[in-house]
Amino acid sequence: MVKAIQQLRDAGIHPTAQRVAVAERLRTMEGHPTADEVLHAVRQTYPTISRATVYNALALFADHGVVHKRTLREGTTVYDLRSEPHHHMIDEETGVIHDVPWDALHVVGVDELTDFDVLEYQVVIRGRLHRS
Amino acid sequence: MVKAIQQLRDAGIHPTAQRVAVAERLRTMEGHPTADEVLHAVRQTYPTISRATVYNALALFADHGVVHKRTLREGTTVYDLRSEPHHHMIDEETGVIHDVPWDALHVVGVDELTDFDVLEYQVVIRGRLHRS
DNA sequence: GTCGTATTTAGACGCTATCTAAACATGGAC
DNA sequence: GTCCATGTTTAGATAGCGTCTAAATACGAC
Repeated sequence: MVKAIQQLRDAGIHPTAQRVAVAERLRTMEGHPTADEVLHAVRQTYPTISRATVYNALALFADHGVVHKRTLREGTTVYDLRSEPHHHMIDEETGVIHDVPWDALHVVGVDELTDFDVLEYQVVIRGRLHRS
Repeated sequence: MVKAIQQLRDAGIHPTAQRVAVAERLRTMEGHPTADEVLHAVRQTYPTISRATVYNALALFADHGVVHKRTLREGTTVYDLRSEPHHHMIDEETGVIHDVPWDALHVVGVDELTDFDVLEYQVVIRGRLHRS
């Protein structure tokens, strides 16, 4: 609770009760939830919160770097809870998104791209997770 | 016309009039059109074609490798008309998707990923195109 | 030509996300 | 503390993209 409030303040976000509830819940979630998954999770502790508020909160968090908005799944936007850069692997069978550590891959040639300013980049892999 | 029919046959797709019309139109399109953009383009030459038919045709084409379905833009799926592999740069301001030649970047370490089978990968860059 | 299958069609439906207008809360000035 | 201006939340309406459905149509094999 205190941590979540501090996290929002540090990011320059006014910590309302609803936003704190969302931030709190995000800390306990894993993977790459959609906005609706966050909405339903938050409603377990804050049943009256509205859809628009959760969507607004997530958009605000993304603007302030608390989470990252990602276009990785078809039909819906997912929120990436990890702040450190990393790559992604999307399982073709299940659609599940897995993180790939930043250091596992190295992209050569980004600095030589002169046509545009690179703000961010990542490798997106489509594949299949090994059953092990 | 003949070329489009041949392209579909080569891919193992039964070339109906509607599918040929879609394939024909795709050959004249540039960039990364959405299904609805393809629909409206095709209707210029085939005004009675239905939405479902264009969506079905594109899904079929994607299944047979004629085009690639890509999740790069928020809220909608785009179809990639180029068959050779390449990377993508998404302009943060305009949302326009640009192709980056495969040879412009080199990803090191993909072969060493042992947790999963890699079917395909690409670098996705977010940035800003230089005005020049 | 006849039959069975594949395809197309218009419209209904579902889902994700945004917008709207009203209600509500909050922080600062006094 | 009270007042006001501003920021926030809310429920429901709305919009956009995509899929589904059932009926009509076209097609290939025989």
